[in-house]
Amino acid sequence: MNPISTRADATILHADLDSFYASVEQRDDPSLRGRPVIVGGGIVLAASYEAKRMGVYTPMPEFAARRLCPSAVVVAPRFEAYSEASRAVFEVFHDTTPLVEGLSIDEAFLDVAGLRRIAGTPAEIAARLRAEVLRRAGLPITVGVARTKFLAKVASGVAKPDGLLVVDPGREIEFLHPLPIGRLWGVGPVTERKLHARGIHTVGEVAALGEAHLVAMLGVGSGRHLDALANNRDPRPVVTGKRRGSIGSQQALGRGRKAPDTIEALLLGIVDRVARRMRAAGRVGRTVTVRLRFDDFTRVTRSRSLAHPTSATEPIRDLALAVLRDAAPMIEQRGITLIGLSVGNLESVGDSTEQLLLPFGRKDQSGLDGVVDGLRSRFGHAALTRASLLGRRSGLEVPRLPD
DNA sequence: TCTGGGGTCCTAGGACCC
DNA sequence: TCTGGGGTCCTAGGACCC
Repeated sequence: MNPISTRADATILHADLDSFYASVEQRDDPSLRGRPVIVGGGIVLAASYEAKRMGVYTPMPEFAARRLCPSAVVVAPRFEAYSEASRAVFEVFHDTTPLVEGLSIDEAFLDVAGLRRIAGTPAEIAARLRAEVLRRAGLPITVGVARTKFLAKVASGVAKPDGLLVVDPGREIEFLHPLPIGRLWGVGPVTERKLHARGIHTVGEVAALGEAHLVAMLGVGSGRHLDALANNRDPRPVVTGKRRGSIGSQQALGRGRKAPDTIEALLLGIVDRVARRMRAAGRVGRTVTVRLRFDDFTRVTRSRSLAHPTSATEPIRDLALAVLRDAAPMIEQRGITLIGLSVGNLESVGDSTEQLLLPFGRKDQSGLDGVVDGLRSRFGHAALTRASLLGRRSGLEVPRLPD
C-alpha cells in the first residue's frame, strides 16, 4: 500500500501591497520614484521604503517625520486613487483564484489549493501574481505562501518589500519559534508589555508557556488564541464573501474649546456621510454608536439601538443627537478632541424581502401598495428598487415603483 | 512621538424570558 | 415565599489590526 501523505501542502497565499498609498503616489508621479515619500495628513499615513529607511513609520506625527527626513516629499492623501488601485489589484486576485478573502484595502488571503494542474505550484502562482499586479496595477506586492493563514501572513511580513517567501511545511516551527512575539497576530503594545515583563520575547517561549498559563495572564480568548498560533495551530480557512459588520466615520478635532453647536454640526455631517455610505452599500443597521475622545486621550463610546434596521438619515441623526446631548456634561468637563459615529448590527437590504416588510407588519403580499412610501423613507429609493426586484423574483407581487 | 480614520473581536454585567 | 439555570439581547469598554 502506498503511504498517504497527511501533511497538507502550502497553498495559502498572503498578498500584501508594499507601502500602499506611497507606492500609488510614486506610480502616478514619476518624479517621486526613488525618493522618500510620505503620505501625510497630520500623521504619517504611509511612507515609502526610502523614507522608512530614515526611521519614518506609521502613524508617526507628520512634523516628527519631516524633522527626521527633511528630504522627504510630503503629499496629501488621494483616497479615491487608492480605492481605484485596490480594485485593480483585487481583480488580479480574483483572476488567480475564486477563493479570495480581503483583509483590508491592500491585503488579502488567496487559497490556491487544487490549482496545481492548471496553474502550477503555489510558488509559481505567487510569482505570477506578483508580476501581474505589477503589470496591471503598476504596484509592488509581497506574497507569503504557507500551509496556514498565520504563517502566510508572517511570511509576507518577513519578505517585505517586493518579495516572495514560501514556508516549507517541514520547516514551520524552525521558521516560527525564533520570531519576536510582536509578530503574533493579536499581540499589540499591551500584551507585548505583559509578556516582556515575564521575560518572554520569542514565539517559541510563548509556545512553551502552556495554554493554562497564557489564559491566566491574558484571559480565555487571547490566551487560547496565542497558544494556538505559537504552537502552529491555525485551522482557519480562507473565507470568501465576508461583509462588514459596521460602517462609521470619525473626525479628529484638535485641542481647544468648541461650542456645543459646532460639535452638533460636525456630528450631523458625519451622520450624513455614514448614512450615504450605508445606502450606497445597500446595508441597513440598528445600533448607533457615538465615539468621543477627550483632551487627555481617554475615550468613551455611547450606543443605542433602533427598533428596526435603517439606512435613512433622520432616525440615525435623531438617535445620535440624543446620545450626544446625554454626553454634553462629559464634553464640557473633559474637552473633546474627536467625534465619531458608527452604525452596527448591519444587515443587507435584499437579504430577504420579508425582513424589509416585517417592520410594517406585512408578511404576505396583501395590500403592499400602501407600504411603498414607508419603505422608501426608511431605506431610500435605491434599496427599495433592489428589494422590489428581489421580491418579484421570490414570487411576491411587490408593487411597481414610481420613478 | 503625542497621536488619523477605517474597522474587528472579546469580555462582562444587567435585563428579560423561559 | 424564595429560589435555579440557560439563552439572548443590549450596552460599555478594551485590545488589536491596517
